Amino acid sequence: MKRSLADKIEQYLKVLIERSDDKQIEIQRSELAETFSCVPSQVTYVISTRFTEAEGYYTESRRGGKGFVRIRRYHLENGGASRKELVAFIDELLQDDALTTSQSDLLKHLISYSFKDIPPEYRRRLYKQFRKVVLDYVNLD
Amino acid sequence: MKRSLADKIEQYLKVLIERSDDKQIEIQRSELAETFSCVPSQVTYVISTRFTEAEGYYTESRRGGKGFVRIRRYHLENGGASRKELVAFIDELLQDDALTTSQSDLLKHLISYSFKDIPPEYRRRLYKQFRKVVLDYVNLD
DNA sequence: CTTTTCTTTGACTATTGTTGACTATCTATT
DNA sequence: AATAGATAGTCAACAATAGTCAAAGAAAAG
Repeated sequence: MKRSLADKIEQYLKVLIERSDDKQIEIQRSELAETFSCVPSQVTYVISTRFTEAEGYYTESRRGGKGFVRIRRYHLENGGASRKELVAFIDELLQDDALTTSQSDLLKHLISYSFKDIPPEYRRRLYKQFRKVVLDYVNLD
Repeated sequence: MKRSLADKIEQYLKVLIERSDDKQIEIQRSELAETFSCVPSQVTYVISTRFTEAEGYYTESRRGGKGFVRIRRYHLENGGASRKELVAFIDELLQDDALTTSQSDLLKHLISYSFKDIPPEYRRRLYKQFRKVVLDYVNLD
């Protein structure tokens, strides 16, 4: 299998991301270009073609002295993440006395009104994440 | 993560502010410049780019003998677009007995861990929205 | 072989950070 | 009140990054 330079850079970055604690890395564009003996814009090319949101990554950057490019991987989840399910889950926790009424009320309020102007795919992710974080919270003791 | 001098000064000041009783500090520009071995105008640069009103800070200063720069953190009416500010806001509500400890703990947990995988522009929106929704919730009675 | 798509490169642009010379304002002293 | 000294602010030049875009080259598809 013949791999292009772009492929190699992509691989390199993905390994770094997977090995990181928080699935996130920060690189310096010109430094990476140096490592692969290519022009800096090649790095930009790789990042913009292979680390797109559709592929489960998002990036941030800063120019100027000590500038950087940060790449973060998130998990694309397709499992049932809806408001309804999340509310039902919270009710379960309430039944189990894992949450108080005042907590579950607040939670439901948040769930119902906080995600209004967030695009659906992110909203699903938030429902999912909320579930995970709440569960994590009640298991803290 | 490599941090620029400006980043370090910003961090330093923010720690001082958060540790202060009244979320407010007074510094001497040239003294701080001395601490970081840089020119005084670097301090001005940091303050004007990272302690803006948009970011939730007010600054005042006085020239001449015993001059100073005062930086004060406040809470944005429709801002609060950062985790830190939102957590501070929750703490305020706790102080005012608008929220119970169990509620604020849960909230802070949610705020800290739920938005990790959301792109920054939506994350900011979520922080703002969260603030609004929590405020709305405590005003329900 | 031709066309299309992907890769590589480099010139130019945009943004952020650092420095220093010059200016403005305040306090203390005369 | 005038003046000197001590601060802080402004601004423009320069440095250090990253981004854009289009052209040229390479690889894949037809």
